[in-house]
Amino acid sequence: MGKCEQCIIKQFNSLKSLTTDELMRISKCKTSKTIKKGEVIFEEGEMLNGVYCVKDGICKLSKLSENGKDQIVKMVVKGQLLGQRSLISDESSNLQAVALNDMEVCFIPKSEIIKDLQNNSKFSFDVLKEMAHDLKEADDVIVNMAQKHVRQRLAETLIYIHDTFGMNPDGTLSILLSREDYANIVGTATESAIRVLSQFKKDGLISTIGKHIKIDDLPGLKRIE
Amino acid sequence: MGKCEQCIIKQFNSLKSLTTDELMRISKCKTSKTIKKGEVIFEEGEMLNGVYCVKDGICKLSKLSENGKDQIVKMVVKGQLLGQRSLISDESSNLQAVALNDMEVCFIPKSEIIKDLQNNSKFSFDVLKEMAHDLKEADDVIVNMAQKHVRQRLAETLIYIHDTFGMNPDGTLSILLSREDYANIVGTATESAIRVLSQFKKDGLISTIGKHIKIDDLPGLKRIE
DNA sequence: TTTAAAATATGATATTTGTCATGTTTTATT
DNA sequence: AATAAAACATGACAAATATCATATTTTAAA
Repeated sequence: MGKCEQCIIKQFNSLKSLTTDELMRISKCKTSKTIKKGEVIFEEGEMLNGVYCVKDGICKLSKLSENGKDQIVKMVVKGQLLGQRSLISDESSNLQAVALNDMEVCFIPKSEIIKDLQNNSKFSFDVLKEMAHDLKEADDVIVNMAQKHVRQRLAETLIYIHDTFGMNPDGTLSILLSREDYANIVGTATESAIRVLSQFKKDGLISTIGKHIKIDDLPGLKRIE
Repeated sequence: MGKCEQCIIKQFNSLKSLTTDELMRISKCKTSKTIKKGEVIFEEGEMLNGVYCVKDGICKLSKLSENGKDQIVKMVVKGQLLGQRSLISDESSNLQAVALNDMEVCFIPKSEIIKDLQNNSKFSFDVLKEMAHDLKEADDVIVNMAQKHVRQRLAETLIYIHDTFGMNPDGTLSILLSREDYANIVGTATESAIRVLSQFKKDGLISTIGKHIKIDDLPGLKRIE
């Protein structure tokens, strides 16, 4: 099993602020896991007893609404941590995590992380910064949900995925989502998401290769109102 | 001027985790301010050089959408801190803060707070917990915005204000908001908010005394779909 | 490879919400 | 108290979105 202190993934998250000693300690008690596409990593309401460090793959974090629809709140990719929030607030998770493709993660037990949060103020300040950033992003999402139309939100989602997670060699978005996933990100009916994507296609803004989406006219997408 | 170490307000926020010495140091450099109703505390995009501890009154935090509408993201009341986020992320504020009634606040300079965040891990862990909670709340708001109707969101807003901020002696909600404010919380047009409130009144769910709203049928409001 | 199931697509229609117009009431100001 | 301005209210209509029905295509499984 790999050693945390030598792992390059930690560069991308707050674990980089831990000392070599701390990393070595964590390395000893962490476990590696492979998670298959579609598999549930944790359920809404489940008590997490640790954090996941994503070494490869992507997952979605969603919350079930009272109307039975799933709202995707965030996507977590390679390099990021998963489950800090519930760990810190010491409450059960308010979100469900599902793998969008095959993933490799390391699981670090709660007690180890809490220990470091309480003793290493550089580390906890780093986590704090990440959370502050997440909160800012959440504000933006709230405003978008409240004030923008479905086609704007969908256009922005495509742009976000493009800018944040990049493209495959053929120019398609590196993350493959179903139409239902898009609907659940944007907060609309699946049919509505499909309709809007079809319209984008007709307008030459995007094209599709199988289920993969390619952005053909980024400035055009940005102009959508 | 009052002394932080003797101030009871701090019981309600993470400042309670500071030591007496730290509080005495902060006490020396803090300044008290009175803010009139309607006054802007800080603007969107403004760099904050400190945190506000709200001793009395209420303010709204909002963000201007591209369509020109203001979205209210959060309300901050007596006992809470204002501006931690921007301070921690060291970025300009993404929100505007406006007083909803006359306020009394203490302003604590950035350097002092940062010093304690970096040295007192109990304090920073406490702030971390608060942020984790805020993030959880933000998730809920996102889901509500995306999946619920205006009348549901408005009903829930009334219930939230009732449960969180309480009532006046006459049974009306202790926080007085304009119809436009309600619209900006719910993310709808002012006319729509007015219409829904009128309907609630017709249905006997609420009544109004002047501009004040009184909840007459809480279970009924909770049943709104 | 065939078949069943799931995902995608599109039409028709109903519901929700926004916008514009206009009137009334309340509040603030002189 | 008179006046202006702001807030509240409501109607009429348009736009956005949801829902239901029904194809078609793609994917998975036997």
